[in-house]
Amino acid sequence: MDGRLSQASQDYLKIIYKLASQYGRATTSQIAENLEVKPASVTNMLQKMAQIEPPLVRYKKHQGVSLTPAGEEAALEMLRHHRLIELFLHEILGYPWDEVHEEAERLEHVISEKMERRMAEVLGNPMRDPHGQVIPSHDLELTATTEFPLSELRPPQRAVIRRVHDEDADLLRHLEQLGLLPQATLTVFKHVSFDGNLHIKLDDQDEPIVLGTQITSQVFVDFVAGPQLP
Amino acid sequence: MDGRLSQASQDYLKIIYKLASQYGRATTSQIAENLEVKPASVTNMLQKMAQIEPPLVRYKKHQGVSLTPAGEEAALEMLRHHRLIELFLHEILGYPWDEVHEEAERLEHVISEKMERRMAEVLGNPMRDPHGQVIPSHDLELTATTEFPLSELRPPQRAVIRRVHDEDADLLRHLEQLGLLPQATLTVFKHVSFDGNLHIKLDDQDEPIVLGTQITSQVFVDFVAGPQLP
DNA sequence: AGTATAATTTAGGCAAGACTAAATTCAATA
DNA sequence: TATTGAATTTAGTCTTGCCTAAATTATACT
Repeated sequence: MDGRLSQASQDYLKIIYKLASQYGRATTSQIAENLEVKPASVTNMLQKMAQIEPPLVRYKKHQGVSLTPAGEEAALEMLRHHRLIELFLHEILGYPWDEVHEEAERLEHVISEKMERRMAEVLGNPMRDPHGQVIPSHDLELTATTEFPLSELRPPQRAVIRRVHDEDADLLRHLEQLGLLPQATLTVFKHVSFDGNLHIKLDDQDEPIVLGTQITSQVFVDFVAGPQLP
Repeated sequence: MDGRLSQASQDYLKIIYKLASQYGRATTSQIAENLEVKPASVTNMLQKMAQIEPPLVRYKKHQGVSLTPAGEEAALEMLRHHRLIELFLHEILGYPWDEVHEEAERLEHVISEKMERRMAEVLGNPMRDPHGQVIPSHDLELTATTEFPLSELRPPQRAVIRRVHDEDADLLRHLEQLGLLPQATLTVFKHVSFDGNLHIKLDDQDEPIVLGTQITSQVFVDFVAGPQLP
């Protein structure tokens, strides 16, 4: 109740949220690796986060942690901040999409609720960040999505890119060069089962391109109805 | 050389810069009062700041401190950040000018040089913040100004408002309501020596207004040539 | 079941930056 | 010059969040 959470606990909450939504819970060593601190430090911090009022995590020795409602709310708040800031940096300040993450990582901890709201308004209350990640709403609801990895498509399926993996700047630069951006629509016309390569054509490009699984597993799509009009 | 300065030392540098440009040096208790910490904590911090490499301050017991070149550079960097952010919040995010200070106070410590540069570009490399304070240039030069307190004007002098005191939100709201904003031009038509009140008329308003010294001492102006054209 | 190995926790420390209480120094005045 | 009060500094603590080393628990394999 004494105001803000420390930046350290916010960072823990973010990672725990991510790990828990992926694996159901987060282990000490996963957290340690992600935050680049030693496991002993994590244990220590988790114990504190479980004991404050209200508790941010549920912690039992040797069983990993999960977020309490209070912890999840704080995590979603950070997620909203982070993604709004990324979009703001991209749209308003002209940052390339592979450079927004680092800046957002620092800003997310210090912006006020007022600034969050002002940014959202200037951006037209956006639903997704530059990488297509869904932005939690003002009241911290995270709308469910249906997208799946591009690697699961087979000819002659058509799809629209919704979202790309956002934590690898090299990948992002590469995707941009290829034109694999959110909103782009494409047709798969060949699948090579040996290596999993996909041959695709983007609607707004003439030349087809060949994608390995390093890429197709990091790009997430939805089906789109009907063939491309000629 | 290990990267950034701590937020705490940046805060100390800011205050020392301000006090030193006003009084030539900064005393322990002045700093303590401004930062709302105890004098003992200040002594402690000053000793550290004088001992690191490169030293940020010159410190000798019982004699107050002044900034070294390294300290002054860091202070000006903060000043540039702060004022650019204030202007950005006002111009781009629509903050009222009495609400920018607090947000800037937190953001100034975390923005990158890249973000500083992008904000400056979006704003057209501005010279002054919303309160009229000069923004240090990219290479941290602070251009000298000639403005003086409005309270020193006498009828029938004319002047343009350059800058207002920026640390009192109530004052700022009041000034805005009166129309006493940077760029506004005015004519003084009466001075009351008893209480120092000034009767002025703003060029773009019909009604004259009467200002006490609480206000006229906080508004800074330059002379402007020639009478207002009717 | 019993043991090696990996993961986790405990215990004890450290640095930053705040605090309080006590000691010291400065400055002003009798 | 001696005194007194204010300012400053010293000394010792506290909290946060990290660390290393050692102890413990869990897991997995024979």
